[in-house]
Amino acid sequence: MAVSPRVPTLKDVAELAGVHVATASRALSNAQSHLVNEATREKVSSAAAELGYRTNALARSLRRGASGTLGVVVADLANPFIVNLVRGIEQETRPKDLLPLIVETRDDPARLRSTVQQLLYSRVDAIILAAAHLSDAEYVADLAGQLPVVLAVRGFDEQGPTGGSLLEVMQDDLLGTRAAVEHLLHLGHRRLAEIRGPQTISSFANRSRGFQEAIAAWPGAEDLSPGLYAAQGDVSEGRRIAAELLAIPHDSRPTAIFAHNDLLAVGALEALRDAGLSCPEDLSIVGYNDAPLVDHLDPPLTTVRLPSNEIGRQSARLAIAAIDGQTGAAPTRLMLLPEFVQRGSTRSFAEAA
Amino acid sequence: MAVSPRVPTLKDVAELAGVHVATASRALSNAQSHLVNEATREKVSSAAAELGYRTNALARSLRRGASGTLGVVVADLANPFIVNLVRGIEQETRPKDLLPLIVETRDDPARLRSTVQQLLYSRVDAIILAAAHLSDAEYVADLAGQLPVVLAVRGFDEQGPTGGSLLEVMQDDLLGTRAAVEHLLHLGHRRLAEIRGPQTISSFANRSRGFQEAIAAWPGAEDLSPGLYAAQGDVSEGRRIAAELLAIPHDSRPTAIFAHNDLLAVGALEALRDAGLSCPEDLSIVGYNDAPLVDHLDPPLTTVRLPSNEIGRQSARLAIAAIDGQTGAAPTRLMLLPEFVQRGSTRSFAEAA
DNA sequence: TTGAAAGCGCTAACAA
DNA sequence: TTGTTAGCGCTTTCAA
Repeated sequence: MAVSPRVPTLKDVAELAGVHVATASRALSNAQSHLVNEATREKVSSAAAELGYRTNALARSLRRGASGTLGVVVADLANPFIVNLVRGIEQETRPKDLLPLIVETRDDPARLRSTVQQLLYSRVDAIILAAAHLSDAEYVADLAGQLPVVLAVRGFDEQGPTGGSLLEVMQDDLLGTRAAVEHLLHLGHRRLAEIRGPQTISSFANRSRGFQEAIAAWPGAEDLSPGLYAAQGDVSEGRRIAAELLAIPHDSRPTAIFAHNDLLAVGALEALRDAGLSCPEDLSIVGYNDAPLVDHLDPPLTTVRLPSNEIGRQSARLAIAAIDGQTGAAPTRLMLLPEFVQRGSTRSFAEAA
Repeated sequence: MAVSPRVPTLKDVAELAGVHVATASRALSNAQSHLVNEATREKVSSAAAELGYRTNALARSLRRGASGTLGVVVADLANPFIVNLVRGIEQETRPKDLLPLIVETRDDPARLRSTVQQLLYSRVDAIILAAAHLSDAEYVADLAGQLPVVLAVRGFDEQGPTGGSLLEVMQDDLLGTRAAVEHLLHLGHRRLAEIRGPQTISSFANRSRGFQEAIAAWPGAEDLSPGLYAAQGDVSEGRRIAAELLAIPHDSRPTAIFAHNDLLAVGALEALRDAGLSCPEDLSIVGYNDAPLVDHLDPPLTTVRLPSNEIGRQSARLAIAAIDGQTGAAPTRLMLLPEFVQRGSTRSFAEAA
């Protein structure tokens, strides 16, 4: 790196253009350049171009009292669904000159707090939180007292001290789950089980609720889920729990499994293979999320697709509206629709038997 | 959001503690708190705690002339390899109180420029660039004249006007490719082909070079690659190009394919299926990257794993060293080693025939 | 339409 | 060990 002469400031631009810094500031600002003489504005612009001037966002933010940044807290960047969410956010923030600051919690409550601190310290103008655990309700409610907070994907389900001041953009887990489970029921399956993700996360808690409700509403349907919960929503946990299920004698074993996400479903697929069984002949499996490549598995996974990009966009819109002070104008809670995706990992029970 | 009283400043803390702001500043700073009387420091700390004071990073950065942020430019957040890179970076920046600002280019040269502008405007202290195209050499060289730039994963291969001032952390594509191709050759394959990613990206250009060199060095080995290049490294392009290959009459058709990444390999798998053929019986396929779930495909994909987390860590270390002004002290170019991963998508030619 | 002046919140000489 | 002072680069009243 060559030692550069020095980064030019507005003062340099003003001097070169022969005007006061205030004038230079106005000339360069979109909102105020109309207050400036055409010719003067030209002079300033070309001076800025000549020097390679670039506004110092730090100084501008300090002076304006707004940083022009938006905190985005996600649990897991490796979750492809999250990437679409982030991109949706970015699509909305770009035209507004807002910079998303992305931090990751890895589903660790301590990291949620420390990353949020980091964002507050950076003076983000709002936060989109897609990483909440149910137990974070109080913390988040308090946070929402300090700056606008949009809860994305994961919420608190009316429980806890959420004072109604939170904005939310959710996806209907109950609906998605019902579509998946009713698909299995329509196929003739009656002995079902779910592989549950951590119940500290609203999405998984709702999927469990949706599963139970769907079973209860269907005469003759039974829930055979083991009393186990996945510690994480990953392949190895799916495998572990499915193995328990497969240990049940054939006659009373479930014929179909609803896994709370695709990785758990892939684990179930593995357990099935370990047991010398196959899908969908011996067992039907449904996942959730429609992760990349699950359509290329053997068999291609039946699953539920989330409107992740749209969740991101709507979250960003709510955040922007809140920053602009339009409290109350926008709806407080948006519920978007998931889409059931039928593929090869499910088949009718009659056929299977 | 309740209207909060006002965010407390250092002045508020100082007043409550009954000291000057400068003293409060020192007391709260790690580097200078030793200059402050134990009792005074206590007073300041508890005043800060009482008010819920949080340093304003904007003001601090402006004053210090360093933002405490590190720009991270990636091509594609959906690439799982990139997530590990980002996490590696984060592991190194966290203890240093540096905040990574992550932006995505989607492999669009215009977006590379606009996102970098965004970072410069935010006054990042350095940039880690994992999204370069070969044609960006000049632009990046110029950028490196303005602030420390670390090139990760993708470089410029000595071509172009890179004045040697750039830091680089690469992964040895030549070596990884050679391992993959020699694996195929040892299995008895002689008619090979590659499915090339966009040659404007150094990784793919090097994989192609590695492929050609490995073939050339092996007596009797032939390259049957079609004169086609994938426009993107995705499944549909892999499928398209593999279909061309499979249109060749059986006797002269390649018996093994080296795909420049896993998605291209998955596309080849699809094309094979489309043609009513199977892998590895009719064709061996190797990918690159070891993406999630490729070990669960049918067949599990033989591939090459990148040390992505380590690339991230090393990149961050170089960036931090450069920020701290340790130019020249650290090596300028690090080359890390990939790891060949043998799975089920490759088998010996004899067996196959 | 432009300039003067103040100040966002903080830190770092320098002085006491 | 603490206070004084100045100023990082910018925007925004207020006056002219």
